[in-house]
Amino acid sequence: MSGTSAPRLKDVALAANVSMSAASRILRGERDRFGEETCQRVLDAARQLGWRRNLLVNGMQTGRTKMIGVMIPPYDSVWVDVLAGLHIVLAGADYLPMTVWVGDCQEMPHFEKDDDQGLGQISRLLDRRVDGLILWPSFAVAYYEHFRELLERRVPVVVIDHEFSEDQIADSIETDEQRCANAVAQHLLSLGHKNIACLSSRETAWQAWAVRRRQSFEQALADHPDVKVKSWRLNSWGTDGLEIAEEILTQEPRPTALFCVTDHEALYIYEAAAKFGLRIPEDVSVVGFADLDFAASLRPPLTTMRQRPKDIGRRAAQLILDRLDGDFGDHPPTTIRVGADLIVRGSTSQHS
Amino acid sequence: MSGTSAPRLKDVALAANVSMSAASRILRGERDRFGEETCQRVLDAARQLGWRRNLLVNGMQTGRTKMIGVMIPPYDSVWVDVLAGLHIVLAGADYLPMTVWVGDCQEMPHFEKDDDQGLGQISRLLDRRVDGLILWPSFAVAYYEHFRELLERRVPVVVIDHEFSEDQIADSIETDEQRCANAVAQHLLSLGHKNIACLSSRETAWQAWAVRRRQSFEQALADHPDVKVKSWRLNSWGTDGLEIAEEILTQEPRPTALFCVTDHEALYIYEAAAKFGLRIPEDVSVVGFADLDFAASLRPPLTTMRQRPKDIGRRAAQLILDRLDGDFGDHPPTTIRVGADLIVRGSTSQHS
DNA sequence: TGAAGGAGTTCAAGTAGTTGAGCATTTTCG
DNA sequence: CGAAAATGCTCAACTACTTGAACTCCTTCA
Repeated sequence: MSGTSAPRLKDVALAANVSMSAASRILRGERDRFGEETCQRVLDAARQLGWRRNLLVNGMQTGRTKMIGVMIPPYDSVWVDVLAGLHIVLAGADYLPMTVWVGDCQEMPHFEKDDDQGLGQISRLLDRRVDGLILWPSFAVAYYEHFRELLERRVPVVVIDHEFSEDQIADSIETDEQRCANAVAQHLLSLGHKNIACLSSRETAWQAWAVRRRQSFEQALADHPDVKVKSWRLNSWGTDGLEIAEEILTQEPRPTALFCVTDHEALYIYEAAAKFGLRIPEDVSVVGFADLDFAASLRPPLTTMRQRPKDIGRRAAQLILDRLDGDFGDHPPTTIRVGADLIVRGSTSQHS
Repeated sequence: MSGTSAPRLKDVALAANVSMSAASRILRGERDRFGEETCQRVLDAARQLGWRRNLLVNGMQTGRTKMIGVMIPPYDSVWVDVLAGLHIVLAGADYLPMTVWVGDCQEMPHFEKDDDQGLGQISRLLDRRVDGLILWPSFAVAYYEHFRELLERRVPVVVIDHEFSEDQIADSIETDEQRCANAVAQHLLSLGHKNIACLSSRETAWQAWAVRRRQSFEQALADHPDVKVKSWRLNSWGTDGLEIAEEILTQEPRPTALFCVTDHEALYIYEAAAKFGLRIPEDVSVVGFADLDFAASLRPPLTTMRQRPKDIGRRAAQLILDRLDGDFGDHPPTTIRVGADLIVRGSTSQHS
């Protein structure tokens, strides 16, 4: 506990009896310019003192900190996978993500008024001079101006699951809602269902994907005049899931199939069905979305769209790295839409 | 897209027609030393240019980067909460966590041989000069030496859910396994169960808590000679959950109650029970651990110990901050044990 | 013998600020 | 009226390194 702080290059140079510049050069690999014996001396001294390069200094000098800011909501297991994907690619390129959370992390409802907090978090990241930014924010318009400023300063921005209300100013990556909705619709149609319900989530600003998912689903069935679709959604606090599930299951006539915009909502249906003694899938087929960690373990196991969150993370990271490498130069903003896979399990069956 | 990089203090000073030192002092709040008009000029210039303080420089000069390294495994929803807890406290003190993951994030089995990778990740954090380190690692002995070096350099280390094999050299925070095991045991005893099984997880080095949890449970029942306890555990790849669950449920006589060291294992029991037509809790009571996001939604809802991951995160962060503030000075390493709450739901009942 | 060339190493000026000490003015007070 | 004190601001050194340019030897060759 003597309080010896981290060794400096100066110490190494002194120990090896060379100038700082020599030490610096040798430790950075510019070895052929120096005598073999000198190199050995410096390397040994560095090892013995436990010297480590200081990326802060590097960051200051080159303007590259090798850190990517990441802003996400504290949400379900999907986000863990997105982060994992990001991390793999970034770490592979010797970058590190700096993750901040929006929302007070305690109370989801607070999200709505967190525009300022979100900007505050971005500031924290920028103060640390991150090289790029990956965001899944509750996008107030205030953000856009920030984006522009960042892009002007050549700090690339990638947004996940966000639809730009004005013209697209940053790269974007999202689940291909249309293709997913089609897949679900196709599945249910092929099973002969004609009376279908859709249970959406809280459709708040920070859950804009819920809206898109529901609408895509409605649209996918719009061409089939013989199929009836009715949508429902949770209240803005997300507290009435069970009630709505019960309401859906007591409709006359009762829908024979149900699409839930996430597996979370499917849970309510399972619960309500159990309460009414309805059997899944015999009485009602249920399709979820996301394939959250519990989906396969439900009784019956839930048919659901498995997103590719790791893939989303990986590609978001790659998008940023490409921009940073300049491979991407000044290309206009791209949108990448990532597919998802329909995992058919026991919760859907032929309509008898 | 003009490529104007971030404005420097020099620019602000120039615009306000003062020296850099004046600008620096005014922007850092040392305002009373300067004329009101000068302050205004500097503040205006800074705002107009969009100047932001550069924490890299601050970090270099003061040796404090206001970043805390966090190393965690890519695991279940519990970790999201731990991170959230960490984040709340750290952000509140103007710190930011830098999170890295151990393991290749794809294949959990890889963990075992990741000692090197873990050290590599720590290096990444140290290269960025984090002020402190919070770890849930797969602790090879190699780490210990690293710790010592860090502590010597006054970089505080806090470990989560780790039992030191040598003497405790860093602060530690963990779930109070003994109290939890007692609570579960007490619950099952009070329901009249006398033949109890315990299903542990993969008991690998990086899941040392599983061992402690199982042992604590066995111990909690050791004083009751009329109660029979038998333990089982998954193989080291964690692939035989269902088989073992089936094995347990076909014992003669069949245990009337089952404690699973996490809710994940409870899922196997549910599945096996469904297969054999056994009813929960009438034929067998089941207790889980962790209260993962799906626990309440199972049929029947799972009785489980709800950990306080957010609390663990919060306290780990506070521990680090205390050390950094010197409030903690050179106190010897502490261990904080965090309790958990028994959530009694429908999966346990009186033994008839 | 002197110039050219190369190997090995160092100088000094950056990077973006911070900060203790000090220097002009102006004001206050004896 | 002159000295001390207060006000307002700047100098220069420091943080930990990097890097283009230059400098010192020593060898080689004309």
